[in-house]
Amino acid sequence: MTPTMNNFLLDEGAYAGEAGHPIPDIVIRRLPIYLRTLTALLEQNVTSINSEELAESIGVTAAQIRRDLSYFGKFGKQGKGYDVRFLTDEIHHILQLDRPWNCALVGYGNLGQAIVHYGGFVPTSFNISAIFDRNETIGQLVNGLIVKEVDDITDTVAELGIKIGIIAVPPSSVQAIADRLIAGGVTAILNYAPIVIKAPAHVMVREVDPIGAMQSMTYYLDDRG
Amino acid sequence: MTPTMNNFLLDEGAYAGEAGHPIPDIVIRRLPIYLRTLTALLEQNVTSINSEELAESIGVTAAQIRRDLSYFGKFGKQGKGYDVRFLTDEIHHILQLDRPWNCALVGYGNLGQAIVHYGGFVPTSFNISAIFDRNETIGQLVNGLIVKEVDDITDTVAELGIKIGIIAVPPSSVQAIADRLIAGGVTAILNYAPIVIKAPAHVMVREVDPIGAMQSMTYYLDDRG
DNA sequence: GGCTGTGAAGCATTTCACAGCG
DNA sequence: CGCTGTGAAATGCTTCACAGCC
Repeated sequence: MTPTMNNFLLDEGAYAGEAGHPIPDIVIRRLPIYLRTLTALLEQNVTSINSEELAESIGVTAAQIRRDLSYFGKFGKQGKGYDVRFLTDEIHHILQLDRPWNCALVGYGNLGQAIVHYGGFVPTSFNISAIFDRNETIGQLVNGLIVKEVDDITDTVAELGIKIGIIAVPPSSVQAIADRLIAGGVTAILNYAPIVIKAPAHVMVREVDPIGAMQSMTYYLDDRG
Repeated sequence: MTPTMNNFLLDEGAYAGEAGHPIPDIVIRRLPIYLRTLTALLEQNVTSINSEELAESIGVTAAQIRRDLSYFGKFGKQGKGYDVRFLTDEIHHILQLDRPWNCALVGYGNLGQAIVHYGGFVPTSFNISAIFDRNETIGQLVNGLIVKEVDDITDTVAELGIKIGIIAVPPSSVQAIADRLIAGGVTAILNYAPIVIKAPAHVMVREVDPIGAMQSMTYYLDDRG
């Protein structure tokens, strides 16, 4: 990817898969959305769906869904559409979500606590298997894990073979935390702070940026209000 | 914008400004990032910067910064670069961040609490001026605000003239909450739930989707790990 | 007959490269 | 002389439209 493989707002770059043509990152980022809708359909016992109907529930065009999927193979049947269960499994597989992933959480303040207790992580493939913080919370028992100190990040992450780091610390410490995670072998970072992390090209960073989202929405708001 | 003016992952559409050519939404979404870097530079007492240096700190190309800014006017001086303070103020103005915005928060669980207590909102133009929830928390005093019940959303939002809603409730209630916010006059929604909200075209919706971000990063991870 | 998968066209965004101003 | 602002080129993404399979 481009310069530092950073912020998803900035890097729209593609990634050259092992073989074949490069798959646009924007396509990869849509797959989780497809997955969610498909999962919801499964729960409603919908077993089959065509691209038109799927597009309608997701809010994209049918052509886009077909094109997106075509990067990865042929998952539908002409005249029929897609088998919901099958397509769900295939996307899970493409995204490597058909296996568990251990994650390290750094920062156990309000945000970190919300992340740990957020139910949305549970039905997914992600386990928080190490928590780090400064101050009082160190030593505390959370979800069967003892909160460790920030100095242990590199060693612990390396020992546990953790590849995914979640950063929920104040902006000023973010880069230092990222450096430690990367030193321990982390190659994917979810960053909750409004800071652009500098990372080597093999490390993927995605930002969660609610304030930026709000700041960009006000552009569209009518003045009076 | 396209169909329902929804999810930022889906809608890359542009918005026709009052006059002139349409400004791509992706440009609008980069402005907050520029703003942050500029603010940090100000704090370091950097008073002037050229597009090359600015690009370096942000992680984009210099041409992109110049092009992005050119949609809104001419803010630099040839041979000199940009005055940091001036450019900061201009972008604030473009995004309408030079005035306060009242926001309604719906959902006061772990996530909602993290949002309220998140320091990052404070130095920005956003005030949470109404909080809604179900259950025990109703009536509780938070930051000088009494948590109201969800049934009050439409009326309260209309009374206070609130234009921005923040949704931090479980997925199953999201659409109903959005409908009430919109009925009360909200035209910008920040949605923390992994659900695509259906909203009329004049309502802007942005998603905060950490799980989606993680699920799309695993695509790039090496298998062994 | 209906719907997928996909060339080819159409748009949108980024980057190049340089005229021209401070 | 350096750097902005911007036409024009290049690249990337989405949509059209239809051949061909089920």
